Amino acid sequence: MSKDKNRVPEPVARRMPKYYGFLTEMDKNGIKRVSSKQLSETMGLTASQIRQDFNSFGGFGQQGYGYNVSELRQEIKKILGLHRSHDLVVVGAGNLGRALTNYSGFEKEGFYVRALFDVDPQLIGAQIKGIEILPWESIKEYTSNNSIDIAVICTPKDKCRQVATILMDCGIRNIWNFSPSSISAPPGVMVENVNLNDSLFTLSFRLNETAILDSKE
Amino acid sequence: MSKDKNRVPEPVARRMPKYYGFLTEMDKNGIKRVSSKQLSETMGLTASQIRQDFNSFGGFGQQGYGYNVSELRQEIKKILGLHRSHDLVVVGAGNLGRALTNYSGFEKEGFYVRALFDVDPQLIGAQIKGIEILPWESIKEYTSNNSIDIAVICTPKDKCRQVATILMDCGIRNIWNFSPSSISAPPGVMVENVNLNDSLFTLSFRLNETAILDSKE
DNA sequence: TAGATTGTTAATCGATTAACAATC
DNA sequence: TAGATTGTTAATCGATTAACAATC
Repeated sequence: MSKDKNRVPEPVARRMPKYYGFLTEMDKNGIKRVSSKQLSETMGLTASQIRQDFNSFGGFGQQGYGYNVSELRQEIKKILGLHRSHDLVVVGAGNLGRALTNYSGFEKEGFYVRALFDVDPQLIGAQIKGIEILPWESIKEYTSNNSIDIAVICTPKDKCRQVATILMDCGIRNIWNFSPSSISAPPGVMVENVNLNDSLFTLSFRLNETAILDSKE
Repeated sequence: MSKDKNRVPEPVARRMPKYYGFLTEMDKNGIKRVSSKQLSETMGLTASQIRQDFNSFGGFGQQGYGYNVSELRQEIKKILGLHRSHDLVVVGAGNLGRALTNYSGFEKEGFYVRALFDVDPQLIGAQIKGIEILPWESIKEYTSNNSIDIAVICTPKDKCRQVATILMDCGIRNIWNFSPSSISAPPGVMVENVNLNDSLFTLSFRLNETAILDSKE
């Protein structure tokens, strides 16, 4: 089992997808080379930080030249694990679960929703983009017959923990959690939380903070 | 205009909604008092950090006692600006825009979607939960007749920047951006980005990292 | 070669943690 | 009062930034 001290720091991990996005854009626009200085200007980071980040994975650049956009993009693509495809299941076929399944952006990077699960008998048997909604009771059977990399939790808040426990019991090691309830993950299980409530409330906090600060001046 | 140095640090701002969530839960369960030590155990933070966080807004506790759950919750609710209601518009009535509009969780905290906007003539005139989808061309007119606090961007990637510019032009100061493209905000405009691609890729990165680290041992 | 820009070490900054006096 | 726990200052830790030798 991997130790925590070997892990890349969280801030670096969060910037890697950003680099990938910008490099993909540049590559698409036919840009061949880029310096950390140039990248820093488009991305709003410091050149120093960018070089530090890249160097925690190895030297991808060349002194006096900079970085080859296409090469660097390929390296980061591999670092992010996007060189291989991933199989997903979505648990909870409500509004959000269906919206995520319908979104084509993930497929473009090799993330495929293979099935949805729900407890509502009305939904079972229906299809989203040709992907079937299966009864939640059959999750164990399904995962023992199909190799699944990531489970996406789109259930109501109160079902989240219980669902997570069952998923881990089914051998799922990676969870993308959209329920506004955090999951305590045992070692070896990775949880990425997307808490939309928290996100909206942070915006509201800043909005409110500005109003207070401004009124004080 | 408020200065940046007066702003609460980002990590603190991100933890406030978490506190609110846990305190709401405790309050609902009838818990009357809580110490920073107890909170630290349920939330997975240090007691010291919790006290520091609360104290950046003023002393809400009492020596020897701890914090009154309901009182503290009310204080944080105010800090987050949740004591007043917010009016929202959703731009882009696709899967995600409709899913967010349908989600009832935001209304519970006083965030109301007042209208959706889209360019697709097929969608215009339809309703989501009784909320009308209006033509994007009418955004300027709409915002001059209706006071809107937050705009939610749910358009495709390539439309995001252009939409953001128009929204700011309409006087919108707060943007909740779900498009996988970051928005450069001029001073005075607040942007909260929810980049689902980045989130999924970070999970994929950790998943891949674990595999690599484990294979090395 | 001269200029540019990396990779990397050292300095700085900011956030977290520890410690403890104040006080309920 | 004695025990508990805050509010707050000081110490530590980690991440960012600056600097510069290496080298393309």
